[in-house]
Amino acid sequence: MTQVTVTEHFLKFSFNKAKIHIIMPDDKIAIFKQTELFRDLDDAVLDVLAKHSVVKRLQRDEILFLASEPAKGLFVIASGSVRAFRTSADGREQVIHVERAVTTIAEVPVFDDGNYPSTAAAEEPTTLYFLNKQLILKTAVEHPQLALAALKLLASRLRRCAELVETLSLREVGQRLASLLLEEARNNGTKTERGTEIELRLTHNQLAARIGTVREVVTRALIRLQEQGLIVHEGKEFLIPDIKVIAAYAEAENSE
Amino acid sequence: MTQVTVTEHFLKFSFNKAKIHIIMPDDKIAIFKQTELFRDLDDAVLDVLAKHSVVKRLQRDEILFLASEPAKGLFVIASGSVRAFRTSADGREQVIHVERAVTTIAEVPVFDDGNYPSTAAAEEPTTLYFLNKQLILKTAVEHPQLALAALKLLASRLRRCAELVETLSLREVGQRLASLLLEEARNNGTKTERGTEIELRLTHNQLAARIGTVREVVTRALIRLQEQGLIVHEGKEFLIPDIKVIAAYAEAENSE
DNA sequence: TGCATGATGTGACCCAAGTCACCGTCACAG
DNA sequence: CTGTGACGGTGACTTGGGTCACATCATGCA
Repeated sequence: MTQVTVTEHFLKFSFNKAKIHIIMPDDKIAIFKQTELFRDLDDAVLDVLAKHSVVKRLQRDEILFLASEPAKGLFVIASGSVRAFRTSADGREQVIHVERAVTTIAEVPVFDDGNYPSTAAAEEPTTLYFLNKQLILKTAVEHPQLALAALKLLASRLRRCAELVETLSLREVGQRLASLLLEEARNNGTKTERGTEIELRLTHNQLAARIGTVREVVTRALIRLQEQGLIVHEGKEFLIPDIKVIAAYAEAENSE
Repeated sequence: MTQVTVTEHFLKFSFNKAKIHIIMPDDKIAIFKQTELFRDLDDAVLDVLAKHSVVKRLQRDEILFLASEPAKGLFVIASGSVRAFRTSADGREQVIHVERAVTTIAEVPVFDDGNYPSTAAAEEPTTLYFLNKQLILKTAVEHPQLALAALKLLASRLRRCAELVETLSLREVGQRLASLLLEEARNNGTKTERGTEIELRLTHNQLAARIGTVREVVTRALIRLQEQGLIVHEGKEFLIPDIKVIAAYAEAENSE
């Protein structure tokens, strides 16, 4: 779907060209300008980045990189979305964060010069641009806007990660699920007179990987939330009658 | 103990002065130079930072700042140590990270301009220097070394936080405890012919707060590790016969 | 049309870990 | 030398949530 948008762009810029598989730098610049990391840079600088970037396309669930694999740079997510996660020895996944187009992923190894800290895979068909880490570092030194943007980005990632630690350690499954729905409602919810509506395009398995549990437990937790009147859901459609109530539940000491 | 060192410094620099309560900027510069964040800056720049910094002393368990309290800047830990943690409604703590002198804490709100992401408290008598965030930002723009050092620091913090998420979500208590001991052994262990020895100056309650459980469970987990021959401990003294074995245990799928 | 395949729902079972209650030890202050 | 509080150890009990085994129901594709 987002894929379609890219195709449109692509056509717009290239239907007169002989080699129609090349994505034009101008197009990339437009994409880069939408990222938190690069938006403050001049077009000239973006042009350099664009020229050095390499396209990569992934199908759903295709792996972008593996945890502890040597990292050569970061990726701009032009369309689609990517989840970063860790896997236990018995195959269970814990999602660390999910990034949706347009943004960047794998900034960490660029700056601390280590391996990839987690595994990343496409959640849907996804287009990415790879950028070499030396180039990013060089640009950051020459253009403090980039360094500051990166600092801000890493800081907010760290803040969210600390929140994840808190909910995993200190809250029960029902509350963690409520937190996720709440966040979704705040970001992508549409308000109606009946409450806030959201469409969760996630399977119970995906939900489980995000809140640190397994499928069956998610199913039951959803039923419990429904019974307690915190949510109403049929299929992927969720209605949250009162955001305040579910927020209180997510924070509460005792989840009755 | 570390406190004593500071007193020595203090005396060395000030016994000829009239106002003996003032910590000399030179002394601060020497401290700042030991932090990952500031070590690459020139003395002239450090001098400006030192002159604008404010001393703060804390007793054990005294609170430095509270989660979600407005943040005005970061702290240099000159001596002692500080734990950053989150608290659940029923009072349980989950430690996010612990920082020992000499380093910095609370960088996150400097760069993303938010509130403090977690509560921080002294683990022992601690001396800190407060630095205003505008000053840090200004310095970071003017001196890319600082921005790069901050990026590196945040990146490595994020990496460790992701690891914490993984162990909390994917590993059992025994493994989490083993991970902690392992890390301690790698950092502060002394190798002998019997294995690696460490001295853990933590109560079971503190251990529990770090690995996301409660005191009694820690006691029992330690006993189990002992029974399985992974560790030998009397009191605060731990002997790890074979680091490789405990590392394997910490990663394993099934903890038999 | 029919057969995989993946998602969801559900009952039965089990266990790691949290809770509660209580004890002994030790250090330190009064 | 005694009271008080922190710390560690332990048994008994409860429970959240993970595991297993099936059943149902779409969807899609052969």
